[in-house]
Amino acid sequence: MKDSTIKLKDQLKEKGYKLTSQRKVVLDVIMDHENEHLSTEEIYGYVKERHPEIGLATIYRTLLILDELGIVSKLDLDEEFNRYELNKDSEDHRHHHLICTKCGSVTGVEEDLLDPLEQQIQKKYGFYVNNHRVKFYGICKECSDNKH
Amino acid sequence: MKDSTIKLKDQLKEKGYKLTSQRKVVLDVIMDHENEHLSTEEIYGYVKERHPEIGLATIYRTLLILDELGIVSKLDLDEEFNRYELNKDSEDHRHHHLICTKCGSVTGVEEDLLDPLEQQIQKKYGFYVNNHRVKFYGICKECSDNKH
DNA sequence: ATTCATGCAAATCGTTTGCAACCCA
DNA sequence: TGGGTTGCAAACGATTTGCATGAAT
Repeated sequence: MKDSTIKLKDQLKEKGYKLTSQRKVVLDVIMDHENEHLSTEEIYGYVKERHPEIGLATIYRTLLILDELGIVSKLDLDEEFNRYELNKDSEDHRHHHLICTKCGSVTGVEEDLLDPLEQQIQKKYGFYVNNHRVKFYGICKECSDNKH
Repeated sequence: MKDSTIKLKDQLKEKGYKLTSQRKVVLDVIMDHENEHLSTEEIYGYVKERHPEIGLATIYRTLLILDELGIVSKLDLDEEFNRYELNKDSEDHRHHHLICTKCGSVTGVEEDLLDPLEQQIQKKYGFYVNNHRVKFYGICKECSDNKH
């Protein structure tokens, strides 16, 4: 059993969940497509290649659990459906997305310079920030290079 | 005809749209509930008080146009439906939202300290940022005051 | 008069849920 | 064995769309 599966099994057990072959495959697919921000439907497609009998509902249920366990995060990229990304242990809440309004590409970014802003918000509004979600809209490098 | 309606009429005409009583009422309702982040369904409710025959589809169609005209912005506050807020002329970069994870309140915030971050992103990734959307999650003042 | 907008109901579409059969622990 | 899990289909809920009627320019 691969490391990631063992870890998954432990995390599932903590919450009283079981390790099933479907859950294994879903996580494997997401890991094999890191940084791709797969949608539920896309995950379903890839999982079906390795486990053809799986139902869409199982994908939804599994993603809900993986999110609950903190293994993946649901992204909300202004589409009519959701996408998911693998959480890296190293990142806390310092991960933003660059969304190109021309080609639609989505890139993850590690910078985090929000601390001063959060301190200011806390001082001025008495609002204690413990997480944030930031999307930048603009034109990506490829699109501005290709515009001739 | 009130100022806001005249302005609406002009903006509609520019795009070949007509000024209808329904569109007037929708905008009036949103203006009367500034800072409340009304959902489509809530807007429907308020509009119906003043214009009982209106259909939900008209609300959806009107909000689409008001958004296109830049009069309102669709918000995405992690709910299964959308909310809208009135755009203030003074702000171009949209403001940020503080979302309390305890009571669910949503507050608009005007600070904008993202310029240095955006410059860094531009330099490092060649991505030209022209807008952003930021949500801060945490505990609002009321909730932390009331926790005893 | 022309063109666009409305109201209604039906249609979409992503997601959820009920349930009998099934499988992991 | 027993309780969580699955696949399937039906149910949901927000939003969209087709169409005949109605209103604005």
